[in-house]
Amino acid sequence: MQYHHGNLREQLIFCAYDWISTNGIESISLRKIAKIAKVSQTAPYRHFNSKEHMLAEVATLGFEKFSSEMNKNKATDNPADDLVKCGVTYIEFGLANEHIIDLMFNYPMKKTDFPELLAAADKAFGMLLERLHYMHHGNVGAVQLNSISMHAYVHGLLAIIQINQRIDTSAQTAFFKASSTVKENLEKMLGAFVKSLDFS
Amino acid sequence: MQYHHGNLREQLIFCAYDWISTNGIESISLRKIAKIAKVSQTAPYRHFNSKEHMLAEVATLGFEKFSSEMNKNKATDNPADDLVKCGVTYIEFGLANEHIIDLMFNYPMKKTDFPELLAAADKAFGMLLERLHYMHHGNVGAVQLNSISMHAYVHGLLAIIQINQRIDTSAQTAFFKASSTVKENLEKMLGAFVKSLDFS
DNA sequence: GTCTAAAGTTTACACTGTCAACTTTAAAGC
DNA sequence: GCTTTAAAGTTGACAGTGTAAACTTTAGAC
Repeated sequence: MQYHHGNLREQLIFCAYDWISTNGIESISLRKIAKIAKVSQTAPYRHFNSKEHMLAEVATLGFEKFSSEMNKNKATDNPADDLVKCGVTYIEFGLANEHIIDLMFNYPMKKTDFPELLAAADKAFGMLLERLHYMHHGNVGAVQLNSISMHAYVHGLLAIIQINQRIDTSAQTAFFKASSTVKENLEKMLGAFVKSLDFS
Repeated sequence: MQYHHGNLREQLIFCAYDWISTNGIESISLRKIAKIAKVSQTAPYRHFNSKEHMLAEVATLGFEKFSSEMNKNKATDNPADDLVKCGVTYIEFGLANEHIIDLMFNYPMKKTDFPELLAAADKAFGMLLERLHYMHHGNVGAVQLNSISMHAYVHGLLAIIQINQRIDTSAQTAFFKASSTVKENLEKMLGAFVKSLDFS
């Protein structure tokens, strides 16, 4: 089915993933990725319609790894604790993969053009939704509102931590400098937040 | 002091601001901005060391407008209400200026290279910090932690709303569809959040 | 063993940021 | 008022980018 390269398509996705992981999205180019995969500059066009299509696949891969981390958190009989753990996982994944998270959430692409990206993203939030459902005894309105609320808080914490890390002159940052205590602080903050969620 | 153009420097910043406002950051180029300002492609280099330096000025302008919106919220004797109002202002500004907010918070630039950008950003959070200080009777630790927490929640809500708007197939989005009720919902969510902040 | 279509290459184009070498002109010093 | 000079603007060039068109190679179906 293929001849020269084995399967160039996957190879390119992996190369791009690696490049972005270490160098960030803004410095990527199709030509560099093609060169790394030892292939001509236009070879990627046999597998992707455009750069954006390739990046969508990389983002999908990101969501798959993200999901797999998230779903390592198994449900216990304490849904509040489970939610805190999900939140910590989310933020830890983000801190360990800042450029990939950046691609996943901040890179402007018409996500509706890439349904498999959306599917991969949805899988990551299964646990969150299930636990909220359990907590709120199936009250759909509460689940909906609190899933947004929880996602927003966690996503925001990750964003603010990253922004502060990049600046590090700000007074706030001292708080996060001792990275050994970051997790502890996060658990405290998320615990208080989850406790405040409306149990109707 | 100048000859041809009046003051090209400001003109370029305004042109770039407008362009980004309507078209987003990813589609900007120095050459387009120069053309719009009716000037040769390299003229901007008499005023900015690089594209990034120009964008930093645009971001600074963004923070100034943002600050000015934020500081329209005057302190009352109810600091919790004031915080909610700040949060709503933050999110409304973000929704009305999505591309500029994107530049301000998501565009990767070495912010420490642009101290006036940092200064403009800090001004926007004066109100938030002052109100938290008042609420916590000067407990510096609580102020610090809760300023991060509050900023994270507000920033995250904005981000999640925007992500959902761009997808709009998600179940969550229905919640935000009726934009007339967005503000009401936000006030509810922020109100509950502020109430949960630790008063030590 | 031939045919075909998938997978890869070469060449080309318009666009980008930015550098070097130039021209123009506002205003300071005599 | 004339000269000088440095700030502000121009032209031309270079390497890098996404991507389209036309070409070549080769694995596998008949």
